[in-house]
Amino acid sequence: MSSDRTDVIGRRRRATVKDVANEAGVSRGTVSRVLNGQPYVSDEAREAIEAAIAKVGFVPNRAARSLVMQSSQAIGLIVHEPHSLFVEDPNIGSILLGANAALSEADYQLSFMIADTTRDIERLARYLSGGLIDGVIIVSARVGDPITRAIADLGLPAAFVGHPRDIGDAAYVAIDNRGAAREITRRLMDTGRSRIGMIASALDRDSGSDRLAGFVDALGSRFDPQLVEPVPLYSYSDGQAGMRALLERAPDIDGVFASSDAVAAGAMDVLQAAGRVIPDDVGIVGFDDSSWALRCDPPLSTVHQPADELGRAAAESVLRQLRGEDPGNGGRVLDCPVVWRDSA
Amino acid sequence: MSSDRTDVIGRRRRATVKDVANEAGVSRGTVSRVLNGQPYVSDEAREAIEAAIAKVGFVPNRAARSLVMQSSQAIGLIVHEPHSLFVEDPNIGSILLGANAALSEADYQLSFMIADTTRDIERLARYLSGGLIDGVIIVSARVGDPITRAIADLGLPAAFVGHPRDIGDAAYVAIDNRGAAREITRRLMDTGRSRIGMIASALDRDSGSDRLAGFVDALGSRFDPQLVEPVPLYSYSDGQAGMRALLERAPDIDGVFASSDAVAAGAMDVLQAAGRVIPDDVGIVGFDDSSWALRCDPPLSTVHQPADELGRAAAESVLRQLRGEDPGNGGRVLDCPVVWRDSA
DNA sequence: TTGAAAGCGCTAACAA
DNA sequence: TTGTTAGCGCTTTCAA
Repeated sequence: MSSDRTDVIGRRRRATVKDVANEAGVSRGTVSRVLNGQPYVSDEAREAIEAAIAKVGFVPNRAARSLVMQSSQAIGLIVHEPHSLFVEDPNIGSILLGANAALSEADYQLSFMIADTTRDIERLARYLSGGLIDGVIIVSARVGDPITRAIADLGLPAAFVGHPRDIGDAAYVAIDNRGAAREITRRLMDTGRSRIGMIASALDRDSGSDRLAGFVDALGSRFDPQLVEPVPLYSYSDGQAGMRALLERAPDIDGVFASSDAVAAGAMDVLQAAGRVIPDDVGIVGFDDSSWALRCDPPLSTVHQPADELGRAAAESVLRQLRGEDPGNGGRVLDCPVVWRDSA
Repeated sequence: MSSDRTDVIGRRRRATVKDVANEAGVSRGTVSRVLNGQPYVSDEAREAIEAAIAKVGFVPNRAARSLVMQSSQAIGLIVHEPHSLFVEDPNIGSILLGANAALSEADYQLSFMIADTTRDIERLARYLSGGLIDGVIIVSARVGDPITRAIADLGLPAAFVGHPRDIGDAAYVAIDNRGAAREITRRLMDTGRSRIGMIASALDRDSGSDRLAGFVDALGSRFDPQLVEPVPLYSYSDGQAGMRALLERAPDIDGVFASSDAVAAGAMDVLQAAGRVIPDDVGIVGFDDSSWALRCDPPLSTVHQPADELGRAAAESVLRQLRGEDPGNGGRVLDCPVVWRDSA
């Protein structure tokens, strides 16, 4: 029955509303009222309570609050991506920052979780079901992704960044990969290139297959399947490999659409090593407008992805769903302008 | 008093232990026992409960569990870094992955949080105090960082990645920036360079000032302050700027230690644009062994940072503290080998 | 304007 | 081996 707040081993126990109430000489209910900024608290009471809070160093226990409120003021951002890809992806950082900014403004905590292994996915699913997260933003989900299923089962407010085909009518924010690919390919044509190829990454993802579709759209009847080289990832080394294959198959190639800036950088290095000068002999364009683009020599023409806006918009969607202002379905497509530099 | 689990608007309420108990015809205590794998449960009871759990789709509420257990099985990884830097940092992703792997194995959830603005810091401090996080890993803290203070005040189990001078005897995992800088500088000397300069980033951080210290160590009496150019960040553009300044001040420079690979890449481009051939005219080395290093032409000699190991070791430290196996003080320094390629 | 009391979903001590 | 009960720290009726 000790009234000082130390535990068995003499460590200071954390203060609770009860301690504050005792200290201020009021009831817990009143303390709770000032904590939540509710009306009907006298000035004296409020002042006494505020002083008591400062004195005992009270910080509300969120688990307790979450339990009673059935909400946690935290939303998760899930990246489902095996190891290496996550580290290399030029967009994830910006998406994260954009989402964080929006949530921060609404006083929500962003909790970022990576699903790397199968075990991660299970633990994550349990975690999400646990009520410690009010909603989720899902980045880079694939078709058939177990995370997607888990979230649907839970009925958690969610927004996808990107648009895998099997998310039903869930909310999503995406860019128009197909349209942008079409546009940039067209400008490649307009500058007089006649043998235009593509290094096409990640055809198992919506982003990858959409970019290819846009490429095909633009070329129309001039499309030659011989000039597209599929590669697994949006990586520099896949860019090198893809370009080598293309060069061998079509030495007269004079334009290439690389499905990412990293791929373009790899392709460019191979091209230059083979003695081609860019953009004179061959024009090359990328996708992402990441730091790779400016590192290239000549700097890369590419498609700008508003990655931070994607994160922000997804966060806002979840927030609206939480407020009940949004049924949480339907998508939003963000503009992504082509930026012309010197590589084509 | 309705016994079906639907709320006022007909939405399905989440099942609780009580629902499971009713369904299985046992008490909540028994359900709790099987949930936590405790002994003294009959096979019949266990089977009935497992069936009931599956039937009603029960998932434990973690807020409730956290409340009573005073722990949440989640640990936070905090990155305190303004915007742009976070996105560009080549190590953070790997640190995150390493930490996640270690925590995942121990069935802990990693929750990653960025502190970007002052407001973020406040919200974060409140969040951490809330009992939803059992411990933290802090990445890229600076001296005098308010986050550091908040954590110390809270007495949360913590481990730092890196070693700001003011963390007292808190646990940390770091690399020997000074030793590695010394070593790589020495090899630059051994290959016969006589006018060796340094582009020194982030002197306000331990990593930056330690690298400079190592550089000075190695050069000894041959150190010439005229040949070090301080720049704010570990970035490509600061590498360019730094190199330009150095070149102007000392056109006869024949060796440069860039404090990161990105800096080295910028420096290399400036050097080559000025007609210097690498490594013949000037040798250059970097730090990080990031993707920049291989993209340079010639590929960059650099210091390999075991970033994922840093994350893993920090996570393990926090886990040990949580188990009471470790007082949570003292540091661990990881090896970071020099990797020699062709730039020096 | 305030206090008392019930209860969020769970675990753990105690009895049976 | 099991059920009962008392909380964990908070919010929120309901009365006063």
